[in-house]
Amino acid sequence: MSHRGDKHVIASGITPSGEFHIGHLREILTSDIIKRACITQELDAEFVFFVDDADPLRKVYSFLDNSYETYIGHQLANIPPPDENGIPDLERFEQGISYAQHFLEPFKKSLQMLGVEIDEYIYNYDAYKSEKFSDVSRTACNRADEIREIIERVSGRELDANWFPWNPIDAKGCMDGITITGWDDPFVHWLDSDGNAGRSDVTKGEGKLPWRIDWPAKWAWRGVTMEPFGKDHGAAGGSYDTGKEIVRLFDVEPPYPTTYEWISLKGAGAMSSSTGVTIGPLEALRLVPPQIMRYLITRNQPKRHIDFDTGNALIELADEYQRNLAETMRENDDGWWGELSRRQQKAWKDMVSRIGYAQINSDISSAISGFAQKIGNSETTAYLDNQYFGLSKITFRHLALLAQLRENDDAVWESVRRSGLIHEIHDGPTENEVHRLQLMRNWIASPHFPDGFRLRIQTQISELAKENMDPRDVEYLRALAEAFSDCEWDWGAINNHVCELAKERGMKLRDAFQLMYWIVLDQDYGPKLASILEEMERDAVLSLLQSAIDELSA
RNA sequence: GGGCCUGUAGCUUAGCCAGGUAGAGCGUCCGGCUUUUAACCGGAUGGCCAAGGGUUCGAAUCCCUUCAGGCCCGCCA
Repeated sequence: MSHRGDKHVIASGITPSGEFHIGHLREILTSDIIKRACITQELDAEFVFFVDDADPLRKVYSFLDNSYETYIGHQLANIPPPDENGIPDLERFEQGISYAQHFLEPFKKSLQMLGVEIDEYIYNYDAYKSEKFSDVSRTACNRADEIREIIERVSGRELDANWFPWNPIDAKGCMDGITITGWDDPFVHWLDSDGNAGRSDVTKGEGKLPWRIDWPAKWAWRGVTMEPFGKDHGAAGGSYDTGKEIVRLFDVEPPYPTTYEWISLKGAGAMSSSTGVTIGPLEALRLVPPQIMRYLITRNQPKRHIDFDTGNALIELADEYQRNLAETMRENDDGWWGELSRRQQKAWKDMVSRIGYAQINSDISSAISGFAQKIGNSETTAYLDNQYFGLSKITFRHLALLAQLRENDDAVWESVRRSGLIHEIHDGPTENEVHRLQLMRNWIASPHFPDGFRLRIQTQISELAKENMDPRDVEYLRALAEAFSDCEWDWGAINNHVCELAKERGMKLRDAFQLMYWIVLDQDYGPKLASILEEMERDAVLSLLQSAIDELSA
């Protein structure tokens, strides 16, 4: 992009016709990342977000009440927001909240949480009204024949004889069913669906340009040099292809394109796409820190399809982020860098760059990506402060277990401290870690949390235990039950008995623990056994042991 | 019918634009930590780069064909 000059305008545009989802996030984050990359290259870059609230409501979506029927064809900035039942909320509308704003506001909030810095929000409806599109609109209407030729040739479809590059609104504010009857600069004359004649001044925003012209008009007006867009626009004959020719009628070069793939939702129980349930950015940010959502985008190339999965894969993604973040902090004091092959060096730099752009704070982004450039060229030691970058030794995987095991937050940190995972540099959890625990608790409480990670504490002898227990284990279990019946019910005592009694009998600890995991969790292995038992009622443990003993004695 | 994107180890993928011995992570397996086992550390396993053909001294990378998946060409953002 640097070949195209030092100043860049990166644009994104979204129609606020309904709930925003993480697919929209990809569009915005892609722009955000490009902007940051420009700045790292010392190019001047700004990010403008076009809110397409001049578009009409296309249909009554499933989340809307049928009463929205009357608003079909009306501009989104001009119709009331739905209430929680999908019914038009006239009260809020009177307070100035439109349909478009209703959906946009929460999205803006999530962008803020994600550290996306948008230099300017452009509300299309207002832009037309305030005559920002006057010149391009008149040009378009005056050169309607050329535009028609471009669209017909490039997209290969024939336009209606009455087609005209302006969608006027009728007296009721509707855009549908209007027939253009003439053009008399700057007025478009028309007949509405009831046969009423009227005219619209295209310089006053009485209507809008149709999408295929509206888009290049935005480029021309705002000087857009770069814009990522969904693969639908990017297809041959699609709106980018027509747009890049139309924009030349306005004497402007088209922006540099980047197409990105869709994000789909991987089916996980109730979250399958077939139920029509999508996950919104705010909802996702209640499960994982914002860096993880950014990392989801940065680790995948735009052209790759992403299957977003709020279960297992998200935990793995989060841990991968953490691992790589830690790797980023590596110091080049033992010459490891020089031992890497060239490919490995490049892979490492790419990885660091992806971690860099996943950061919320753009200064940290630059610091990390700058580091990626420098490594290997010079001494790079004592590079950063772990706390500052939110590094933690506690994996999400591990935190998921602790959060289930300990209802009390302090008990979680106590356990972490005992296992030495809280880093030496601080005594307690960092702010970042406290936040992560809160998110993890949200996640566990939600239907998105993967079943495979849920602890399934048994109340009676499990099938796995039945299949695998050895008759010789019964003596050990009896001894354990006896010891448990009157020992201190804490982590140390429990652990001590499990180990001591096993050693006395010459059992391998590994086998003893596995036996207990079969009985307690119906699994081959699990998290710290004593931690689980400690959280269980003593009687529950004893009764479980008894049922195992009964099974073996039978 | 026309066109675009994707297809690399069990899984997720880097590398492709500017050809030069296929890089990771997860998983799996083994070893260590002998009071642990979704933790941590070390090691290993694993790819005829979708298929076929061509160009080249040399192709995952360039060209052609085929197959598979996704998408667009319906004023629809």
